[in-house]
Parts: sequence; structure tokens; C-alpha cells
Amino acid sequence: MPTVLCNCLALRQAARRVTQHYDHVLAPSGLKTTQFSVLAMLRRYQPISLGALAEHLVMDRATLGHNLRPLQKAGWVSLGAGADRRQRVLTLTDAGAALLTDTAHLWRAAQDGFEAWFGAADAAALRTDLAVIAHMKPSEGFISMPALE
Amino acid sequence: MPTVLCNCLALRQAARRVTQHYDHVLAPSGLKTTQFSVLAMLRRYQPISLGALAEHLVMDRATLGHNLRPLQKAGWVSLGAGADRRQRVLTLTDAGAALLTDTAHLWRAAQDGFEAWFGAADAAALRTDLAVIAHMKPSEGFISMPALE
DNA sequence: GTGGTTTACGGGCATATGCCCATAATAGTC
DNA sequence: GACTATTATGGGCATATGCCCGTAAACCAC
Repeated sequence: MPTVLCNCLALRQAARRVTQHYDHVLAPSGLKTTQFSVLAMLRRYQPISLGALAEHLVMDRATLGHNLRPLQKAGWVSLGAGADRRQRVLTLTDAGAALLTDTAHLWRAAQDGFEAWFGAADAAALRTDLAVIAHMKPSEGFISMPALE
Repeated sequence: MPTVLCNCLALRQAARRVTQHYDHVLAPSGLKTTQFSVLAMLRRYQPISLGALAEHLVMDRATLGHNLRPLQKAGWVSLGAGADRRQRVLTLTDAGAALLTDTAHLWRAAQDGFEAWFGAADAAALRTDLAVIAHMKPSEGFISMPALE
């Protein structure tokens, strides 16, 4: 088993492999894993601003903005105006909600397939570790810009 | 601590966050984390074909082909012809090797910064898990295309 | 209420990721 | 040796990722 020393490379490699698996299983729905994640998170928190949803997704605001483009074009997501006229409030359209419901069993299959191989308990423990990493803050000691400049 | 149920989303979120950290620290070198990984892996295995290097990186061949473009343009990587005229044999140029040497301390700083926060032993254990995931094969029971089609 | 600061987005740029298909070369078969 | 199958790569397409900068709105003094 080849292991790499770099924590970042190890994470990216694993993410690539697992994304391939989920993408394959989700393919019949026409959704990619990232898109499914956006829609699922949106369903949970709608109505919500672009920035707030990006935080939930641990994603750059601009990235989410770009990723929403195909979802709007497909008619799954609606961008309305919020009370604050700077904000754009996101909601799931009926078509988006229906698609999410229809795709749930595919996600379940991908999730079950992975956990059957890796172990459900191991997967849960791993997710906990990953959540800690995903939500770390520089103020907690994680140094993004060390004394190198 | 918000945790997500989806293993894939958890992995991608953590990968995004950690990539940001490494990218920030590597920024003075002009290299992104992915580019550093490609150059480092190439140094270790050169001379090597595109396909073989892609396997080491757990990356799609076409993706590596695209990622090599800016590295060639910058003069860090050289593509020569191999014994098999289908193959393109990759080697690190002198400039590429020098850049890698000069950037090593930045990668070390990023690595140390992460491990100081997450714990070196925990990070090593996590990398082991991630390596298992990155190198899983469908034949080992990981079902990429389940009985859904 | 004017002016400076912060916040929220969008556009542009570059890279990252991976699929599909086409092309070219090798290998295998008879 | 010709035909087929496999392998290695490149080009095109679409999405993913995140930076920077500009614009507009809200907030915050005073």
C-alpha cells in the first residue's frame, strides 16, 4: 500500500477516488456529487443567502456562485432578492425538490457501497475527523499564513 | 461542530480546507499544491510515462495531461518520446528540480502547521486511512457501478 | 447626512477534474 | 502479413475550485 507523506495530497487523492464512486452511482440522475450536495444542503437550510450556504458547504462564495449556474439553468434552484438588497436568497424549485427526492436512493446506494467496503463505524469515525478539519479556524491555532512573509 | 452524513462531502470539504492552507503557505513559490505534488511525484519516479505518473497520483490521465500544461509552459517539466512511441516520457527539468528544492521548506511549513494543530500521530493515522481509500479497487469489493443500470 | 468601513455579489482569470471520442501505435491471432 | 483488440495519449466539453477586483448596499461613526 503506497502511502504519501503529504496530508494534503492524501486528502485530495481520497477525495478524487470517492468522488468518482459517488459520481458513477449518481450518474443516472444527471447530477454530479457536488451538485447533489448543493441541492441537499439548500433543501435543509432554504431560504438562505449565497454566502451562508457557502459556509455550510465549506466552499468559497465565488465557487458556489459558479456552481449554481448550471443548477439555475436546469431550473432546480431559484435566486430571489432578499430583504438586504445585497443578498440573493436561494430556494429550491419544485423541480429541484422532486429531483432530490428521486435521487435519494442513488445517493444511498453510493453511501452504502462505500460503507460496506470501508466499514460503517470506520466511516463514521473518519467523518468526525474530517469535520474537525473542515471546520477548523485560524483562530484555533491553524496557521494559514505563517511567519513567512 | 456540524457534521455531514455524506462521506464524499466530508472528504471534499476537508480537502478544500486543507488545500487552502497548503496553497496559502506555498504561494510565495508560485506553485499550487497540486503542482507541487506533480513535481514531487515526478522527481521520485522520473523518467515515467504520463499514465504511470497519473496512477501514482491517483489522478485521471487526462487530468494530469491538462495539469502538465502550465508546468511545461513554465519550463519545469519536459515531455520526451519513449521507447514505445505512444508514450510520452516525463522528466523534471533542472529548473523544475531547483524550484522543488527551493520550495521544500514551504511545504514543510504547511505540513508542520497542519500537524501542530491536528496532531502528528493523528495525521499519520488519518493518512493511512486515506491511503486505503485512495487505492481501493473495484475488484476488492468497492462497487462503482452497482446493480442500478 | 456625509464619509469611511464593512459586507454581499458578480465577472474575469487561471487552474483542477474527469468524461468522451479520435488518433496512433503496439500486441495478439490466424 | 492482415485484422482485431488493447494501450497511450491528445482535444474538446463541462463542471469545480478559488483568487482578485469592481460594484453596490448596508453599517457606523461623528
